[in-house]
Amino acid sequence: MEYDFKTLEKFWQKRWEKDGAYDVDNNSSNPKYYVLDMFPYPSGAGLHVGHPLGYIASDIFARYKRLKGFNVLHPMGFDAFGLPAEQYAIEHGIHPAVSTENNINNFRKQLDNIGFCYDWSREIKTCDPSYYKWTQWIFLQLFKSWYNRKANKAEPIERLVKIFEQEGNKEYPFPNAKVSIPGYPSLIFSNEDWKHFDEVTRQTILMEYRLAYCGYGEVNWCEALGTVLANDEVINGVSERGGYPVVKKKLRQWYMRITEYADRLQSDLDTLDWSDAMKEMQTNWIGKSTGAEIVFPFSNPPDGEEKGLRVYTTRPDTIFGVDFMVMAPEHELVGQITTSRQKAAVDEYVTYVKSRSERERMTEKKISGCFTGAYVINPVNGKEVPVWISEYVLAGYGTGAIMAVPSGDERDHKFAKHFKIPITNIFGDLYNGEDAIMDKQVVIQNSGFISGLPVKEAAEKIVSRLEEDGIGLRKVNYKMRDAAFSRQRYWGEPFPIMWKEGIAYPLDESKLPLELPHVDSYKPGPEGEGPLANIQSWTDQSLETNTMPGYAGSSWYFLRYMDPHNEKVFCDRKVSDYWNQVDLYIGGTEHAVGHLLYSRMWTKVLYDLGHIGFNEPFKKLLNQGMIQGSSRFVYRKRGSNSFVSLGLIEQYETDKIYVDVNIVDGVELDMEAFKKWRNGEYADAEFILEDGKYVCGVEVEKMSKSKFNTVNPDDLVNKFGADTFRMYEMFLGPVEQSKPWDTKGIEGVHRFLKKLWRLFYDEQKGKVWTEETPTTQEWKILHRTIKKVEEDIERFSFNTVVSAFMIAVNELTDLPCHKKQVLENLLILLTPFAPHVAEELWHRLGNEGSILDAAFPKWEEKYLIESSRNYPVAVNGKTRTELNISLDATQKEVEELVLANEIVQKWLEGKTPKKIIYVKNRMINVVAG
RNA sequence: GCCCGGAUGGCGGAAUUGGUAGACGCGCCAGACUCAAAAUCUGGUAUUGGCAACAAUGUGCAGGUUCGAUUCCUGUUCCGGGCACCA
Repeated sequence: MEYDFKTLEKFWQKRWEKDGAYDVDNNSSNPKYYVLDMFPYPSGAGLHVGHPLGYIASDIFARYKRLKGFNVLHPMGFDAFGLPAEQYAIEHGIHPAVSTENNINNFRKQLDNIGFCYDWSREIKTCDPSYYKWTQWIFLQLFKSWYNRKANKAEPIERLVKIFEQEGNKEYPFPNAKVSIPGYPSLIFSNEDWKHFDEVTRQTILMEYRLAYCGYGEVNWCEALGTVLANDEVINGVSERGGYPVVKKKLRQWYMRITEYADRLQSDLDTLDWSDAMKEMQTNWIGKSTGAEIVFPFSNPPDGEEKGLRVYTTRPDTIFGVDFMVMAPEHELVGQITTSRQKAAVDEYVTYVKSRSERERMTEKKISGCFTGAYVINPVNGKEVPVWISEYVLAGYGTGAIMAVPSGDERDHKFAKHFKIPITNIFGDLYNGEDAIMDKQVVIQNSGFISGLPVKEAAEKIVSRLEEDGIGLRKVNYKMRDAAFSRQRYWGEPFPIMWKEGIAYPLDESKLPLELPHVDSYKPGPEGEGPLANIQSWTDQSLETNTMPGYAGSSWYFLRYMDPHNEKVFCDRKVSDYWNQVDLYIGGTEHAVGHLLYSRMWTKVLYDLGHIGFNEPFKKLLNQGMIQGSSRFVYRKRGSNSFVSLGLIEQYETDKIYVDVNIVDGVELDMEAFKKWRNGEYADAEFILEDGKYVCGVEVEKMSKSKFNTVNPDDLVNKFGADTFRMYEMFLGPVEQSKPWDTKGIEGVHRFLKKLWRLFYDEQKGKVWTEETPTTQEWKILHRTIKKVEEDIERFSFNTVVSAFMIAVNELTDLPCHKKQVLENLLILLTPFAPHVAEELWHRLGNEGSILDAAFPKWEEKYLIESSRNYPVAVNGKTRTELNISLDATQKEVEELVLANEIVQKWLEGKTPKKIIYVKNRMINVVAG
């Protein structure tokens, strides 16, 4: 009777499905626990072994919590809108809805193979109208809300209208100071003004307060393709497809006013159980800084209102070291202040910068810039300094202009050196003319009335003075920008917005969902608009032609799982009150800032508006590492059909060619399979072997189809079973760590399960398990394992749990022990990892109900108590011997025992020990003279 | 460029709070069973020297703190992820 994983796994999967073993109820007397995976984008390539890593980890934890008596919500769905499906449609003419559906079915089948405990009755797909109805509904709530900075929360826009009617906006200024009201000179208006504004003006004003708003933003525009490109479709300023030039173009865009939440997104990080690295990344992204905004008056002020250059600096203390100013090339004043002599050079430079992506601009090491011909006056010392433009200053951050202090900032320093701008030293002897002084623990010198002060005090003093003089003010700044929330694409959620005379009006909520219309062509519309602009029936209704970005549906999906079939509301408040936050969220670090920040913001908005009762979505976050591919290479002798084994390639001139990792055993090529590979492309291959083998080259890189290094979990499940596959993925190493995939080791885990099986059944003898009473030693093995398994699962160290199982099974086999009382507890421990075999053996032991609902055993101290242990004994820090010493030995007794030891005496070489360090339960160290 | 990780035997990794570096598994070597192979089982396996006992070296690299460092500190190299329209 052997371990027939194929039959038993299929049997239990069917049985569990039939019994609804994974259905979860929204009512339970048990405490709740919510375990969530970051749902996948169903790509056409299907699942590879990297995907399930996090899913297996969460599945184990969910099953573990269930055994511990929790009501566990563990759902799965698909992030189904996105660019690749649309790209596939353009290339193959297959509608994204069709290819997406196929991909989802494929993913689902692959996931089912692995035996996850998802409650599939709660499955969601973001492209399903019954789902995106509520994405649109939430968008409308954002559109109809504003952020009340005094109450520090989102409120319905009607309340803002009431405020305007009563008192104008003097207490609630525009969130963005750069706006202007058409036909109105100021940014402050009274209640009387409001009454006299026409509808267009009123709506324009309200738009500047809405949490979802329309504005203008730059996109990557490719004239030749007639379309807007994503950043990763642009390489070195040209399109990835075709290599056509890409420039920036301003287009009407929707935005999320996430900046209003910057402070709360920052401070609420303290309430979350996330890794410090993750919190740090979010903190850096939010980029809160305190500094000052300072106005430097122009020597020759341009026409218009702006008579000075407004800069933001976090180092106002260095103002006496300003040697030049730098504006972003897009800065609106550039055209006005450029002198006629410099105009040609500035125009040329601005054109160059237009062709550069923001990424390229930040990455660029080469220094570039252009003098505008204009000068400003430093308000603190009257010094005249030149104004430059350069791509290293970004228009979107701060005021889009900086005061450059070469002696105090690395980039400014390089810029000054490059353009030979004289440098003022404000750090005395510290500054050597070669490196800028970025250290903040220094004293400022050569700086008028702040000379001799440390950085912090100098900054304080200078800002106070600037504020008194009305030329500067303290300012908190955020690096984070409002999130662009529209795409000029087809395959996304349509906006429930209708345009009338340039004003956006929300559709009535009863009209939702606004369904995505069918199109025959995915070509972009005129002027860079999305494909929806080509549909007459759509444009006839003046509907918005942009669609929502990929992160729209994923910003709230964790809420829909709680109440997936509700047609009246996105999620019933009672239900979300029960399930509350996601207790454990597992996913990759690549979502560190995007998805996780947007979800946090949406959660806060829904909380502010009273739709849910918690303001953070994910209590604990666990980041799974990436499984890298391990690529294999063969080496073809140039101009021939001969392939040279790795060890011999020095002797030939060869070309390195990718070979499918699946036809290589370790590093040894299966030559027959190679000949058949790629429809016999290499059927006539000849091999130059070493030791009768063809050895392949190996490289670790990203897993991808084009590198032939993807491994399909289906193949492994077929060959070894789901239980083996699950355990092997965990056995590879810590979940959080990235590591290369190597199929070779899977057999070790498979052997372990067979060995486990043999504790119950022998191939010849059949049943070997017994009802005998276990010995103390056998209990000890069990209880030590219970303790280890429980503690390691709690700290998400799944790889060490697997080895604990192996140790237990090895020890029980060695004894041997076949006793039911020990074995059935072991099976419960194993259930989260290998549910199929555990359930099978559980029933074979004569148990009735499902092991999925067994109670996790409790370990007892009494089985684990030791009276003595082997201590390592070191002399001067080097371990020299071992001594078995009673655990209750005193320092004095230990010293006597140790000094009596021959080996210790030998290493003391006659010296008297200075000190004997004895750490109970750890080690002993003898320090000699 | 900026931000965040990582680096330990031939390979994946273990060492949870500064306390025996290399658990567990793969691979490899030897042996048992077998006509043979597979499967299974037993033993060995960081490196160097030595028959061995044993000794020296050893956690990317260079320093430091400590009785004691894979673990803490400073510097540095290489690799991975992110940088706002891939998701």
